[in-house]
Amino acid sequence: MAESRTEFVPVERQMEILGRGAVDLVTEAELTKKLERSRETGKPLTVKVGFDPTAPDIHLGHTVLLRKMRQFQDLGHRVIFVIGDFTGLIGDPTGRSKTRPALTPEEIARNAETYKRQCFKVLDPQRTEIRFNSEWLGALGSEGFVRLAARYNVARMLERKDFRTRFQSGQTIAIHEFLYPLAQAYDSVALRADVELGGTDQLFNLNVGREIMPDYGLESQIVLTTPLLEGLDGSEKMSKSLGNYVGVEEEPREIFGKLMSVSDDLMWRYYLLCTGVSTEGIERMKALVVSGELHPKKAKEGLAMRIVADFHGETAARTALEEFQRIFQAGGVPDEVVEREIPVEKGKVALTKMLVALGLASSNSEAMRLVQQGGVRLDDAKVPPDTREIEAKVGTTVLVKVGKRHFARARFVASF
RNA sequence: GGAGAGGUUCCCGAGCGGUCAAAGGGAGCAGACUGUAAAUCUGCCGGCCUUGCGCCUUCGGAGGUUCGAAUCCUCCCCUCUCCA
Repeated sequence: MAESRTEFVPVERQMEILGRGAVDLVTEAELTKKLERSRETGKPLTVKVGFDPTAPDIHLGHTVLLRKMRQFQDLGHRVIFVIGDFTGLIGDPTGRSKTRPALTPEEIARNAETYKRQCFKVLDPQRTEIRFNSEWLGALGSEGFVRLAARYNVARMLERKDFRTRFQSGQTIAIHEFLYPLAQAYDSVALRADVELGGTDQLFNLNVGREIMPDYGLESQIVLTTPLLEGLDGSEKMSKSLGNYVGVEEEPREIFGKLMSVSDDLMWRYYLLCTGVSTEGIERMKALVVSGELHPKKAKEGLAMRIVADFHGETAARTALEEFQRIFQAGGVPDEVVEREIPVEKGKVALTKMLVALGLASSNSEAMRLVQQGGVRLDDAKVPPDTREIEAKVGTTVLVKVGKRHFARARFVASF
């Protein structure tokens, strides 16, 4: 993207790219002004984004924000990736389950490494600056914190929706929870941020930064938020704890398969937020699907391919597509199947025990149910519902399939 | 400090002395169908086995009452509401 240096991309075009998919932009006029100035002076904008050091498992939901960061990078701006090691030490106060054990410096360092590895699947490593906010927040001291706290007031804090609802319903709000947005705001002061990005749930915190900066003699930062991506189920937001996520480090075939399980409706949302396909391009595809010229499944495969390619490269994406087609359209077998040894007694093997041993069922009861429901196949032959044990010859193997997508190979060995 | 409400299986949420492994929904799994791990429909959804209407473990914790308790009593822990 040689031509996309700040000096060369017209402000109007930059606004168009940066505004795509954004939820809040405070304010559009100010961003335009900053972009114009940066273009005139040749000085890139400083874009700051904060990350909590406690959850280094990056999933597709996070990449919406990372992609936005990447867009700034591609336009020649300076992106600072702030790891909230200091704010992390305070601990995220929202969860009321017990105080979180403070992370050790080693853990933070390790998490930071994981972050780097995962984020650079989207970000440009050459143009990403990584900073830890303990650097300036630690130096602030208690006096500095008091001064910082004096910049804001309780009424303003209570404007934040979750604080307000908790306050009104009589739920506890610990004092230090108020420090969280302030500390984050101070990050912007310390880094002299021009723009801060975040998920739309961060809007309040980002705006605190905006309000505090003039008190420190700085121009207010621009606040730009990205939407929260819906998870695979299409209703809840994507999160690890809900299990409806696609991790960036997952196997290509897993990512591919998970994306294929997304509903046709949700597919367009993912196209918009997780790929570089233009809004017009998406609209065109939608129209083709409606008119019957493009099969929705093809469109979904395209989506899955793009995303796998982003994280694992083109080759992996093609392999994943081929494997998916082989398994689900032709009833084939994946390239790699786990193999375990199963002891044989008197020429026989208890079917339920084998399924558990192969990791295809979590208990004998579950294995029993699977058999009864006709969900088990041995070497592609359906197992009759009342089967208890199977004949097995030591030295042979059998391919066990449960449902459409769970495979394992049993290698029969003599029981000692 | 005072007065109330509540803690149920992965989640939400019924049950309020036996017929409760516990309604309903969600998630998950399987089957059918298909265009895919979409949608829809059906079934399953604590564990164990000698698969019986069997046994064991579950309804915040510990005791108790009872032939029998998720359901009643006592104490304790935790959450929430209102008053001060």
